Amino acid sequence: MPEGVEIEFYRRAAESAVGRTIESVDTPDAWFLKEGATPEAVTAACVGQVIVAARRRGKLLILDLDSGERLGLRFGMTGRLVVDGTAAIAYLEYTTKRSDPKWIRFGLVFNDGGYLVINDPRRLGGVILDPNEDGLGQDVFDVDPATFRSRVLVGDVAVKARLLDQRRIAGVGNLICDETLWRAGIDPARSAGSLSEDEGSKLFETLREVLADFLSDGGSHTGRLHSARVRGGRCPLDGEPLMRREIGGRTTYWCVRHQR
DNA sequence: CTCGACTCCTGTTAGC
DNA sequence: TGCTAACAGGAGTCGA
Repeated sequence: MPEGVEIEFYRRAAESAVGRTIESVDTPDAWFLKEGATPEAVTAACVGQVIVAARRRGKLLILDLDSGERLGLRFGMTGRLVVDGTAAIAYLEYTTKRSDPKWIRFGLVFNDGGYLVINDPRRLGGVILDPNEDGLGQDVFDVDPATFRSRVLVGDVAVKARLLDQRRIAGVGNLICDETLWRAGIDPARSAGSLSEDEGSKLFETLREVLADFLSDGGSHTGRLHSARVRGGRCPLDGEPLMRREIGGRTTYWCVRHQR
């Protein structure tokens, strides 16, 4: 599913829209517009505008318009970005590989004939006019050790739930989270504030490493744990049957032998 | 403010 | 063969 890494790929694809003028807006699914936005309002805000930047904060992709208004794009679990006919990423976990035109939820048409489209079978994504970016924590690609420690490694909540909390740091999804905890050897159910100095540093460094690997390998499904994240899966490190339980509201796989 | 439980969405798949 | 129920997870809401 799209996590911070995938949205970064989407952002890079959206950079090709920078400098282009929006001629029209396609809103086949008004439900996909969030936080009170209407087809009329989004159309009025976009038509005639030049996209001046494509930014990302966590899993939110932001298109800045030259009017100063901003278009926020969310992709939920199954949303894909298509720019000028080319999908921003080829593979997305947990969704169909097909691409059906009826799943197009939103589109921008440029005056040069090109276009930018969100295709989202399960409709968990959305488009927001002038989204609130301040509710999101520091982006996971930029987060510094001190912020990580003060925002994530605190309290009695499971460290997994902390990592997934977008208000604390933004961009970690379920697969990045499980892979990081697995590589760092930390039990996802441990309370976030219980990690030692060394464990906290290890977790931070491992997160950076996982992000770099996923970026270079093509997405959050490329982890070493990933193929074992199934019922009956075994730890790729030591062969121990993996535990499977919901933590932080998400299905979690981990190894009780080396994650402590 | 914090935090867990619940809800939304629908294509796919396991099982009867 | 055809049906149903379970499953996937990002994110918002609600009540304690």
